[in-house]
Amino acid sequence: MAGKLSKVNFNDYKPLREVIFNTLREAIIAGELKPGERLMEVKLADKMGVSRTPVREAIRKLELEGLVEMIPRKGAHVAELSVKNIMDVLEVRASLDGLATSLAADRISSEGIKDLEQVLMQFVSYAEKDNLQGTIKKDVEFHDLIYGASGNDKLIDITSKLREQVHRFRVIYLKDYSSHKDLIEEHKFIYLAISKRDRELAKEYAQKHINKQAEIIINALKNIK
Amino acid sequence: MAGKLSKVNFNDYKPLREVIFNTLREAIIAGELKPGERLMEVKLADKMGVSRTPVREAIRKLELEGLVEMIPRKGAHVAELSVKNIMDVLEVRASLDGLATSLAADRISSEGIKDLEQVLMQFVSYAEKDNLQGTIKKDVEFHDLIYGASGNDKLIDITSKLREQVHRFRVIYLKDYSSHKDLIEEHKFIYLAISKRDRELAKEYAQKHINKQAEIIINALKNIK
DNA sequence: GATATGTATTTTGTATATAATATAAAAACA
DNA sequence: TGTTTTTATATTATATACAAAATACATATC
Repeated sequence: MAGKLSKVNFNDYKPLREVIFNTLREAIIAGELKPGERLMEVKLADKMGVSRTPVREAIRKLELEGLVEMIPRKGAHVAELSVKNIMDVLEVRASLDGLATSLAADRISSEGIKDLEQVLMQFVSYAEKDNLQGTIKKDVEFHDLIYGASGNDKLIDITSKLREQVHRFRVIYLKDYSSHKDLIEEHKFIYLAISKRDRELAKEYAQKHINKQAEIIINALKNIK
Repeated sequence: MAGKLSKVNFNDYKPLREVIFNTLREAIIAGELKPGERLMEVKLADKMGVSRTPVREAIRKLELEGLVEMIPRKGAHVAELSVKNIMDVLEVRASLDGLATSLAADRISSEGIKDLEQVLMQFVSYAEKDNLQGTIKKDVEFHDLIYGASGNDKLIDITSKLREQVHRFRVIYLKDYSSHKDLIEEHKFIYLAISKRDRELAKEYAQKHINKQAEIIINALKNIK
């Protein structure tokens, strides 16, 4: 058999609505589509070279995700981002990150701890080199490992959506993803608490970590005004 | 001006997709559409006398809600309900109900407390008369008041979806919404903690309330087997 | 000039048509 | 008989078409 032809990977198939959903989602999170901006079906469909149908379906999904708001018969627009809004999200996130981290302390495997340590080290390394993209990536990985170790699928689902919204806010309003010095310390503490399997401590550190973010955002907003 | 004409309420207008979404959602929660049951677009569309389009959109929304699972190009089916699944939900709910209740203790108005007391009394009254429908209704109202008093819109949104899923599980597997005697006591304790504005106590009682439900479900499942 | 009123245009809502894929049944073959 | 291949059917995915409503703009009226 000819070795040139690689097997078609059917798992690569993504419905158009998924592709468009992700495209729009990333555009919104990256701030390319700004809060309040109208999303018109034909326009988007033309721009992306597809029909209205998959665009409509993608917009519906974005609505449920909280990134888009719809008014019947009027249309869809990118969801506004108020400070109240993001504070609400962070309030919930503090609670759920606390839960996830304490569950992780209970349930993580020893390999899991090793993985976590490694990602932490990479995170520290990037942060010290002021490699922003790398730092963000490892930050996300670090928390994903913790969520995953919680063993609670519902929790994983909800927290990842919440994080997305915080990320969007930061990108739009804070611009610089200020790699606060304390961030490294906070991650280390969380890691240590988990590796010691200290549930309560893990929860405490995780919640402080989120509350700190809320503070940073509040301060950053004060400086803007 | 003639007094005969009442103002047309434009808010009454609901797109078909909304109507169908709610219809299907209620059918799933009520257990009329059983876990694993296939949802075929033409069939549903015919049965409801509409075209496939709004049905598709409704199904997409249900997927995001976690009530339906979709496999691309194969179709949609009512989401399965595993015990692990519902335990995950309850684990998250315990945390978020704790948060909501402690926030409510902080932020509720004095009128809010009065409303809560009244609903509690109605709840107790229905429960003592073994009026199941009334009890459930007041149960939901009681918790809605607390969520509302938390002042956190994100929290309200997430908790109501979680409650829906628990409710669905109960309807399908437990049949009788066993109005456990302790339930009345638990509600009273929660109310008292809130009215005393005791944040920590409120959180504790709220979490215990949910954990109790988890226990009840586990025990009920044991008896079935 | 301000306020209606009518008309054209845009945009969403819903229905239908066509294409691609999956499933099930029938036929061919070993 | 059991297994593969073919064919038919059912079903989803996407595109298009048409209807209904919202918006914008022009025109008329006072």
